[in-house]
Amino acid sequence: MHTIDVPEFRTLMLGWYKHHARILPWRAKFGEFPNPYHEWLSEIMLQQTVVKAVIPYFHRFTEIWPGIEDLAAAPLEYVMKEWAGLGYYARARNLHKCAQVVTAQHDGLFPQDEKELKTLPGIGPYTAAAISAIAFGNPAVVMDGNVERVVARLFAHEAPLKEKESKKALYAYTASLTTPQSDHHAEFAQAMMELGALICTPTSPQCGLCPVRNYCKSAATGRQDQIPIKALKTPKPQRYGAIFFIERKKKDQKELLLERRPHKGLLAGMVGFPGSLWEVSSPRIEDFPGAPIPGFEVRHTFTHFHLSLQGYIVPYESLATDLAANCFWHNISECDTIGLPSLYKKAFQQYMKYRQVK
DNA sequence: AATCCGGGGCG
DNA sequence: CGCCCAGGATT
Repeated sequence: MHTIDVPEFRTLMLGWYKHHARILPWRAKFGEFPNPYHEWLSEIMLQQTVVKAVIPYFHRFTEIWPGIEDLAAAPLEYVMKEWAGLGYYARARNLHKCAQVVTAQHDGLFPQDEKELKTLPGIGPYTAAAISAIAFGNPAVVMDGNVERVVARLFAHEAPLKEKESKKALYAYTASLTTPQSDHHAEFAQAMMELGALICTPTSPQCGLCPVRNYCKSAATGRQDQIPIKALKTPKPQRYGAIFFIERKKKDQKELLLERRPHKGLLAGMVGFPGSLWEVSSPRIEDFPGAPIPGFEVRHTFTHFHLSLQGYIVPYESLATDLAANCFWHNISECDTIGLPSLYKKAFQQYMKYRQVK
């Protein structure tokens, strides 16, 4: 490990952070105490998710559920509905579960200890350290994707980030900067992440604006664009399927059939439209009861595959099968507010458009 | 250690 | 469009 004047490094980072930190709804203003509930909620929402996407959700959640006890008392379906569109829906289940555990077993107060935090649902190594440092000012070693990149460049760590050895090395580097005897641990942890988000970006880092450029081994040799080394990505397979818009007249209104998805797997527990399985080749039209006419194509990309769905409009009268138990009718004008994940929201919009034209 | 989980912004 | 990004749970 090479030599960094840690007190000097921290002073530079804290000075930069004080002037350049973004004002965010969950961030404590200067001189104010952080709200652990807000801090936790934002950290869960920010997992694998960009700040801009989180802001409206954070406002909505804190408006509906001002305290953790309120969230704990809410029905899970309501939480899932409000989470719809944010993705990684297991986070919403864990969020709700965590709120219940903290309310019931910790008197509504988050534990300050990293190890204890890590036992809570949805809280892993990163989030435990972040809450301990940011909400409670502890010298926890906070390492997210941003910090990994920052220290990899600072110390010119050449090995690909995926390796376990890399994680350990980067953790040691971060720990070497997280000296317990210093102060402002909450601000320092956020400063490291903020630097990664604003200056030390994945592509085209703004080294000219970096407060600690003089400490950066990568910038010294002009290698900041080569570090960290990215692992090669596996190609995404294509999958195909069918999606059904099953219509029923209800007085002078029209209704669509929706289904609650199983509580495990993709889009677990979310509401969607019925359809076929998604497989490597397209399902055959004649396999469907009533042999509907295909209407339009819905494309969507998930983390690990591309999906192409054929949209079918099906009059309920022509349906030759019984409805599954997890299906229910819903007024067509209220489908956009029921809390659909993005795939189904997109599919519904295309359905509405296609229906108007037709 | 490897795999499964979404979604949106940007070039 | 394709490409890129970012943690936790599960097995």
